[in-house]
Amino acid sequence: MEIKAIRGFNDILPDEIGKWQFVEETVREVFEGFGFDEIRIPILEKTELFIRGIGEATDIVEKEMYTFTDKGGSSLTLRPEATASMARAYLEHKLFTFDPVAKLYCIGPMFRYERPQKGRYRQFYQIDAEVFGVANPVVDAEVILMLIHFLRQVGLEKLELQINSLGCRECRPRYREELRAFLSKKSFQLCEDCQRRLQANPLRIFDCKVQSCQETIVDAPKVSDFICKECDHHFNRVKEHLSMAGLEYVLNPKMVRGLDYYTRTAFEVVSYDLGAQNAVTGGGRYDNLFQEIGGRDIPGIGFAIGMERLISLLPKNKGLKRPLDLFIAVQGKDGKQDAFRIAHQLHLERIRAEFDYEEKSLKSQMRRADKLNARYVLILGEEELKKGRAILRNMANQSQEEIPLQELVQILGRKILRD
RNA sequence: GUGAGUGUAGCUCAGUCGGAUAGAGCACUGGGUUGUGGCCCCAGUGGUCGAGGGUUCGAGUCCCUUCACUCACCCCA
Repeated sequence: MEIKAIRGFNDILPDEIGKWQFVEETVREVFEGFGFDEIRIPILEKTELFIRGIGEATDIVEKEMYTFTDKGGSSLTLRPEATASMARAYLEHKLFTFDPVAKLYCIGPMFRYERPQKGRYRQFYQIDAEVFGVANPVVDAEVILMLIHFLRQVGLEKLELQINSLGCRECRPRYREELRAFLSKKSFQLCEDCQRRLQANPLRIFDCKVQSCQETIVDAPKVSDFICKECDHHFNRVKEHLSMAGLEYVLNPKMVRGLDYYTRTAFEVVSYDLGAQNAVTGGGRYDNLFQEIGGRDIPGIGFAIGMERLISLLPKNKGLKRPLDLFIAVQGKDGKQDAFRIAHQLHLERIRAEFDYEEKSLKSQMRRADKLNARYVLILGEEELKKGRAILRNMANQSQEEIPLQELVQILGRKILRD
């Protein structure tokens, strides 16, 4: 039986890798321009980190983690997200002693055991950015501005930024209880799922697609009526700064985040071209996370972009496969040695050159050059070789010229640079 | 975890009411006078019909089981 990749784990093949490289390059340019530094963190962590960081009652921790016991008996987990690890690294290496403010980003695979569907895989890549050590709402706006700028840089246009405030550990529980009390009285109107949500996380009922549930919550209490003065002030300043920068947003009071650590500012960017999994990116503030994982009280804010979702939205002209610069076609057996020698010489000059390893007819070599989208073909003919010359053919306009082999590198370098 | 749909060549798909050696297009390989790509023409390679079992004289086709993929629920990036 042929061995296949495991469910929800995908290969990224050469013809799509250009898009990935393009996105990664843009991340580095944009994020570093905003003062962020890259950090690389392990793929495995102690299970405890995620249980405490993400929250015991969340779906991720309850049923989606790849957890196993290693040979030493420790419970380890493939990271389902990056924020907890980044916070751990910041605490562990006491990065705050150099500067309390840390702006960090990270790109890599995450793992969640979910049923795969469009835009949702068991191994998926995230681009993560976090700011640790700043409680000021100005940084919330700055992070969101960087995110939107980045999305525009990669070529996404039709996007909607949604923001909300989730309140803090003082006011959110109060609101949650109020909402639960309100809905309990009408629980008979709620669907089966929402009956369950009523106990687990009543805020989620806002997301329900069942008509009767939507009708029931129309006049339910809103977060905005319950958030405390400090949270309200914080949120207003975030909105002010976004407006100041000319950024449009949609207030979505129904937006809830699935990880326990989020507080206050929450945001999402959705695209209606994505199907059911329509969030390209999501994030928010998490002022309780550090304490949950046993550190000092440090505020944080950040976001995660889903790479696969982002890439599926990329315009067609981004990250195209790099064409072959030159194909070396040979005629006769003697030419093969020369092809090998010339190709190596060009490789050292970073010119993408290819030749045929088998002895094929010239016609077949030309066909291959065409298929590989070669811009030029160098034809090593027996007669020209005797004079130390070869034919250089431009595949696009079919013109060809005889050139001295010694000048090949310079001639090619000039031509390739020109277009 | 739940539901629906789909599994036939590398890809996209035909295949009638169950009938004999399983098809097409694209792709791939070679060729279409001795040294030149794309178009066209010719030929060739390639399939345990997802897997296992059953019904039948006979199964790609019908039944059961199972696996995989896709989409949706759920959840999230």
